[in-house]
Amino acid sequence: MKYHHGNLKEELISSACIVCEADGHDRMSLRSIAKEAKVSQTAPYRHFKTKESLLAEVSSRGFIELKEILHNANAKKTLSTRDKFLEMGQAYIEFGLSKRNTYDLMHSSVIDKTQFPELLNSAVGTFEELVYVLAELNPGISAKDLDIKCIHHWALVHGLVGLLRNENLDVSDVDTPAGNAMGLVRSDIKSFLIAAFEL
Amino acid sequence: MKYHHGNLKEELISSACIVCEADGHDRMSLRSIAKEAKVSQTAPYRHFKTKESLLAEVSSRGFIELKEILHNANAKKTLSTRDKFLEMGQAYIEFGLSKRNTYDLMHSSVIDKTQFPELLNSAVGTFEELVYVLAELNPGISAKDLDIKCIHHWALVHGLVGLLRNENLDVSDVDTPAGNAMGLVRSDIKSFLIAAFEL
DNA sequence: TAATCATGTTAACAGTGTCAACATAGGATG
DNA sequence: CATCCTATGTTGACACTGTTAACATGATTA
Repeated sequence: MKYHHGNLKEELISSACIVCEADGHDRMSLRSIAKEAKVSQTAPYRHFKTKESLLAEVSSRGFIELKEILHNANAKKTLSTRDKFLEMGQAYIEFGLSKRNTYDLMHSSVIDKTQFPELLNSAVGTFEELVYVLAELNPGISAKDLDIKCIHHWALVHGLVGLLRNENLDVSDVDTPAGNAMGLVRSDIKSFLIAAFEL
Repeated sequence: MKYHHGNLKEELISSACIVCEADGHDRMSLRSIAKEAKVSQTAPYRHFKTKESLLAEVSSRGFIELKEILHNANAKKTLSTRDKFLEMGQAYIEFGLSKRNTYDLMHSSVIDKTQFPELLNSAVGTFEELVYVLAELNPGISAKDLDIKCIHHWALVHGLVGLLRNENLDVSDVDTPAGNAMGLVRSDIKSFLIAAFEL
């Protein structure tokens, strides 16, 4: 029985990532993940000043993972630029839908991102991945127009994730315009993106 | 000193609306709003089965207010259909930015909307307001295409709210592509909408 | 070897949502 | 009018939360 754990910080983070995605960040307790690491309930405070700072770490890893996913989609060399872009869009949305709770945390206001520079870097880095494709897709575009185009496209996929995730409207058995439309879009995300982006 | 309050349910709801917007739904405690109503900490349980159901009420009122705002924008008879649509877009975004925490709650997953039919109705009603303008703006469009167009536009403004609200990227003193673009868009939302919607 | 310091533990605090048991007021019924 | 019922309030308690203070241990370093 060793008094010192040896790798507690890393174990707490990865454990928090799992619990966050499983239960949602608001249902995650510091005590429970400390218990899971077979460590006293206050041990995490040797590595994280607050619960928020542990969540910041989880959020940061989410952004890094998302960036990698986007990067991989953009790195499929057999595809045209247009198709790589579509691939990225779909990958983004699927991340948002599958890693639902993590995505939630990443865009949650429980973390004051200005206090966690590392997290801020991760978030900005994700955005840059989008800049690269769009620049390739729109040769000769001005920097300003490129930036605005990025916002436009990011907002669209980000917003779509929000709507699709929201179970108020995508229930297909509710016969509302909204419900129907959500079902349509979800069943064929790529077609939606092609139409929306006019590609 | 009356034992019975007389109007407790309504007072709890409106108080919750205020506290929610001021502090965020996750920082709002049932006990604190009970105290504010000068009532014991368990009194709310005579009117709401859980804290979640009180929040559902708050969320529902948010959707109703948003629907009214959109309706008012659409009812400005001196404007062209195009301008009414733009007005709605801007009104939506401004609601999302000014009623930040309420907007958060409305799209939060802490409330299982399938368990609150009234809330679901409010949310769907908001969507329908968008259907009306877009139908007017695109005469002769098929029902299916109309629905998909609605998703497209709703996703865009919803996503934009999410990005603009997120303080990781809109800080103008951070000299990143994302930060710059956010500043540009925020300073002139309508121009952004015109470009994005190709109007 | 001795001292320092990072990392662990235990005990405690105030605050949370929620439930069970009890109290009261006001309206319905005889 | 008297009585009962039910809606609405209160008190007390439970298990849980984040967080701090005080103490214990073990590895590194002088």
